[in-house]
Amino acid sequence: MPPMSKAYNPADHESRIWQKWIDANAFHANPDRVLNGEARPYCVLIPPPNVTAALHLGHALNNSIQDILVRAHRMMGYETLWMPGTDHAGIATQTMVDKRLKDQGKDGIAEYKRKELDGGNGREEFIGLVQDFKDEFEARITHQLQTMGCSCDWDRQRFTMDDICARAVREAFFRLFKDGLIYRGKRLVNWDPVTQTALADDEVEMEEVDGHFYYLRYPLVKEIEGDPTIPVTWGELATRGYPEAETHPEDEQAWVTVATTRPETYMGDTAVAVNPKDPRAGAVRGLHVMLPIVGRVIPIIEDDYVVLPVKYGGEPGDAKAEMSTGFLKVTPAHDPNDYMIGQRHNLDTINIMAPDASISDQHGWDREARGEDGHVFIGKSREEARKLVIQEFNARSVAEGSEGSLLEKMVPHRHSVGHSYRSHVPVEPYLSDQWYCKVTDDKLRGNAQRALLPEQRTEQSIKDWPESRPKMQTKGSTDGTMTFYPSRYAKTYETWHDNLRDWCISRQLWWGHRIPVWSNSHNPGKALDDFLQDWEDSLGQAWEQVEDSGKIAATETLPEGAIFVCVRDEHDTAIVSALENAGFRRDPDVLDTWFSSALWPLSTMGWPDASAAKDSSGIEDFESLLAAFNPTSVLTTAREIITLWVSRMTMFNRYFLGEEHAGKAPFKDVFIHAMIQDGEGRKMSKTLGNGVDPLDIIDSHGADAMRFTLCQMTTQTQDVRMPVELDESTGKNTSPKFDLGRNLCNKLWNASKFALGMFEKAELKAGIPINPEELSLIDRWMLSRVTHATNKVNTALRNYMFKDYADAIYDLFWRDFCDWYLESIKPTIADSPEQAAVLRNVIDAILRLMHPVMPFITETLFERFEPLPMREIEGFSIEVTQSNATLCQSGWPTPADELRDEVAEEAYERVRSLVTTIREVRATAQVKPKRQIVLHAGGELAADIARWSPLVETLAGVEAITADEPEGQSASFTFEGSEYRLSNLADALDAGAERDRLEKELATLEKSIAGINGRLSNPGYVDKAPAHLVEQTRAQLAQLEKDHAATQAALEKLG
RNA sequence: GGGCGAGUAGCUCAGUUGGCUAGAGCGUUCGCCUUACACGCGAAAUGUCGUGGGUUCGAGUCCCUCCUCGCCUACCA
Repeated sequence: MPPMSKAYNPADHESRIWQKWIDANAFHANPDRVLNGEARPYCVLIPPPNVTAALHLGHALNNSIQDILVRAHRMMGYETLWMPGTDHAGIATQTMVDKRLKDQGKDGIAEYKRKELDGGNGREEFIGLVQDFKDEFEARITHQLQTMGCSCDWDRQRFTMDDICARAVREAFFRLFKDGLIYRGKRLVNWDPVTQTALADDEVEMEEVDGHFYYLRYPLVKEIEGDPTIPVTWGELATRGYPEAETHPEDEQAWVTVATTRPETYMGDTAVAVNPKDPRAGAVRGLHVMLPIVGRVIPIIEDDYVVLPVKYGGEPGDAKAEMSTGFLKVTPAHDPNDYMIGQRHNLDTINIMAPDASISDQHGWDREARGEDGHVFIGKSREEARKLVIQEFNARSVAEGSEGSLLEKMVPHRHSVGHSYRSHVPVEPYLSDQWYCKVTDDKLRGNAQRALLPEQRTEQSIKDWPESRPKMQTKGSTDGTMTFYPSRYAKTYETWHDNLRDWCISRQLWWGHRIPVWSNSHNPGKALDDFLQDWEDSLGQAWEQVEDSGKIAATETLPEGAIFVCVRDEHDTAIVSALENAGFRRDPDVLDTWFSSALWPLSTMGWPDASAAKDSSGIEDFESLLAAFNPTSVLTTAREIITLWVSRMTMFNRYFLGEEHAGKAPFKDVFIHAMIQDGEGRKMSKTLGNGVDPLDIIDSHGADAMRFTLCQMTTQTQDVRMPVELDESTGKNTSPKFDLGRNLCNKLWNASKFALGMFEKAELKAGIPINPEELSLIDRWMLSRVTHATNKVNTALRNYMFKDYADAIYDLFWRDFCDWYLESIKPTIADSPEQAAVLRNVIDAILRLMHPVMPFITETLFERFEPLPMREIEGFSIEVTQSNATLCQSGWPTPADELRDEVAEEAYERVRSLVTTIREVRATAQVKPKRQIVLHAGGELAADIARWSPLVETLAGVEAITADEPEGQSASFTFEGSEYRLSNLADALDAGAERDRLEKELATLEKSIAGINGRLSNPGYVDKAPAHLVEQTRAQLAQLEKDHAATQAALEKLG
């Protein structure tokens, strides 16, 4: 092997080591070993990254964490599967490709939509482009993960739209459809007018927006002799008992004022509502209002949904009561609450917008509803229409000649508005037909709730969703097995389900899993029976027969008599062509991306047809995967995914794997990691330019350094901050935090180099096992520290405490091993084969403990150490789990508890304390580092020091230890309550500095003594505190007083 | 409005069930190229633990009040 470089240079090793792992097939999981009982399973599913962009630092953190868990368990002997893959990310990817085309000066998807409308295959062509885009980014993401060292089972990599995943989607859709858990509904959806698709509730982001309350006046009218437009005057209102009507001119037309933030929807109003308890309600009962400009007359209705204004009994402090007028404009087609009012009162629903949210008379707002003057708004965008409505209202008054404008006032108002998480424009509540998944059904939502560990559930939730079959009674129950880390996220999960609404799963996109439903709804002229007859004729089989065979399922829910047919098998061309021959058409929409993501634990494992998955992938053991690895061990993900993804995977896994009872949750644990923010606590984002690219960090610091730093930052809080700096030399963002990891790697490299150098002097030999009790103090101490650290590491990993893991190995390696052990053994190791054996064993254990987080450097070093003979130390041996050819397949340290040596730790603690004290004296007395000094120690210490002397001499720069009194000048220090002296510190000592040092020490001691005295003189403490604590305090006081006396004596001697 | 998290050294963060003089890394100061490492070694300085109360012999830790920041969630009258 070539000599080791002076500093660790990651780029020299990382790609070679990666290739070594791949060649060794080290990351391949063998499910049959699990099924045969040879090994316990450990499985992690990667949260599939979107193929829309390269991975960012958050991904780096998430995947580092997963790799740490996976590598540790692989070394521990678990059969370990980390399943990689990517997500097709419907809207996001389609938008990216559209944008790319436009950036190239083309028309984007619009061009392909035209082609499709003209009978061409625009849809297919566009999907081809998206496919290319996906291939590009999938390759990039894969490369990034591999560069980071992620030990995924790369042969099994999946994509949410590949054949195997597609089969799962098809089957899942079919079963839910057949079971009545997927249905078609016409209702207001969250509509993204830019991408022109429906969105699920959780794809809508609330953003604060500066808007206004607009107060609009609607003139009151009534019907006389068939003319519904006769003005109602204030005088008439006064007669009817309308409060304060008399404050207006008697003969002028009266109005009601509505408050709105969205005046542009007023053309779609179909009523004005008032609370029946409102004192004005009776006066306006039976009256109508006439919508200005469009001239349409709409009724005034009464509904107690309307909030009373404070003036008329509304709750002061309630924002709505404060702002409202008591009259509510009702626009059922453009507001969810109004839609419900509309349903209650049988109101018309007038949609005034095109799918791009421009005002249109082609989608429900016809000429009749529009009136003569409404045309001015047509074609305007939402924003333009708002301005125009306000302008028009402002320019007019209720009736010609009356005072004041139709726009009574405008009040600035900041409120949050739903925006598309993809296009970032406000979503439009839009009436349309969509497919819904009935997640509120107990079989889905209820079982998701019941999946939680009972200790993490709230009482209310257990009451609302009791365990279907309490474990005590039924063995088969799989409730209560999923645990969140940190536990507080269980609450987020529960609350999400509490407020759940049915999930809109159709998207008006091209990139995605196309909905496998054919219908005749586009052809209402043809009778249903004729459709069915044609279909039977074409297929040559009776409908009932095919349905009973499970190949199709159908619903007939709509009043129009349309029938929706779901075809189970994508390859069932006979059925499909029969449907199409009969005049059925396939639904043009695709499924929400999360529908396929929700199936990830199933689809990646070959569900529903593992033998088909085997055939299409060529992976022989596909059929064993599901049984071996579902449920998986842990899902590692970010906060915002709890709702979007965790819940849905849980619902689907339990539903589809259920038989008599609900199936198992897809994972035992869910770990939610912190979110990385920049130094100012902001999200990292492209627009802010504060993002850090993991590959840049790997270039500058190495993959291990990045991984260690991220691991070390991963505390149990919800955010962590990473100060971002621009590296002037490269023009790239970086962070000084990563120096921590780089420095650690370099230290590890050099300590290893040093150890290897020692092994050239001290011969390593195999031999009979060493009894640790016969080892020297420092060796026993080091073995004890390794044992201690191993326990800490195991506990930390078990509880997903990644910072604790990082700190444990850092302290073990740097503080214990480098600072003390290596320094201590320098003078003795050359002559002690036993000590050399200990060093060999200890460094081996350290490399293993560090490997999960720093795989490249530890594997590189392992290559150098592995060939060296390793003499066994009793209780310290490591069982190889797969092969010693690579560290990552080798074993994990399992030191016996007996190696925890309290006596050695205590004794060495005294050595360290003495050494530190002497170093302090040296530093304050400005002793040159190379100068060897003399320690004068008699009495009790002398005996101990005799045993420790090589340690003290080496570590404290002492050339001799003597019981004699110093002859010339000397400095004094106190140790364990006695005074000792150091001499030969310098050619001439500075007595003043010596006095200062002693006086300062005296002051510190006095302060401590005063504090402890105070505590002991408090009778409450002595009486009530535990006896051992009081005893401890007394001992401490005694020690301090001895120290004080000794220091005092030294000071007096100084004269 | 509801929920959650954070506020500890100049910066980034630890601090498990209350109990030795509140810790680490970075940064700062001083001294060192001590035969692995200057990406290093030795030493030092730096804290009213957000505010104000309470419980307790004892509070960074438990309870209450308030302030600041962040996230999630519900509100587009």
